[in-house]
Amino acid sequence: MAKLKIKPTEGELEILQMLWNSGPRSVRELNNELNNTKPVGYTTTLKILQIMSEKGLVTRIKDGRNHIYTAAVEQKAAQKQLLDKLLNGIFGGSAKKLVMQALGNHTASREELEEIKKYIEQLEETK
Amino acid sequence: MAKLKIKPTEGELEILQMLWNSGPRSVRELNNELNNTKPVGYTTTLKILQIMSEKGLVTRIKDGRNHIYTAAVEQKAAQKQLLDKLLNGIFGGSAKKLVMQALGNHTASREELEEIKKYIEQLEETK
DNA sequence: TTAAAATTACGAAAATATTCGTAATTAAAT
DNA sequence: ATTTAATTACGAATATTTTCGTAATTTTAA
Repeated sequence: MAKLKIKPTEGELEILQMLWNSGPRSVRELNNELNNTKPVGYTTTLKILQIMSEKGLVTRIKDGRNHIYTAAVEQKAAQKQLLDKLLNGIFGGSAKKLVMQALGNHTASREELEEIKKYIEQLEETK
Repeated sequence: MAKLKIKPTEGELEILQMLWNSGPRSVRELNNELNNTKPVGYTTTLKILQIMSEKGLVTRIKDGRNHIYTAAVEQKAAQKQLLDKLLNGIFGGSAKKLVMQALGNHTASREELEEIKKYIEQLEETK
């Protein structure tokens, strides 16, 4: 996967998310999935994919008359970039504030909290 | 402060950040501060502030011939909203993944890591 | 009181993102 | 081969955001 500025728009990110979660798909499949949550025309989805292709966010191969699209950027790289932006933007660069706010929303289970604690201890060792 | 959908644009967020950090300011002051990092015309800044005012993101009062702008949304509310969006978007709703990724970027000091651990322990008690 | 300087208001141009209609192409069905 | 159905390509309309020029207003200075 190429290294590039990953700056997907709202709509592009929605599609990337689907590609990461469920693997390469045709325009038809992606459009159907999008329509589970909101009405969007087929050619709209197609157009966005064509633009993403130009930007290098996805690649595509022919399969019969279809094009099968694949994410061309790694989810982790996108996560890092968007997280950094949020961190340096509204959280003033404080990972602590961001983390506490994230955990405070009570979306992590006890098991997950334990894992995070262990991870922190690991980090402390290597510092 | 009113409760509203906080969906600032990139430029609006930049200004909110300054208002949160340094308190109410005039257009001139905000524009000067913006120009520390990038060139932007005075009327551009003014226009964005006027739009923000219409949206309810800021309030303003007259002071001589100036308008003094104040953030009308709380930083924490904006943080929560943007964090939730990132969490449910690219992190699939997993606070654990987000937190680990944030900490993995090595932007937290040992002391901060300790504080986070204590915070997690608090959370575990109340679960 | 008039002139000068600074600020705000207004509107519109430029840039970006989203949407989709229609034409062209391709593959499948008859 | 011809028709039909589906997909892709293209271009344009719409919406949003960013930008700033110019006019109107307001304050300050002379």
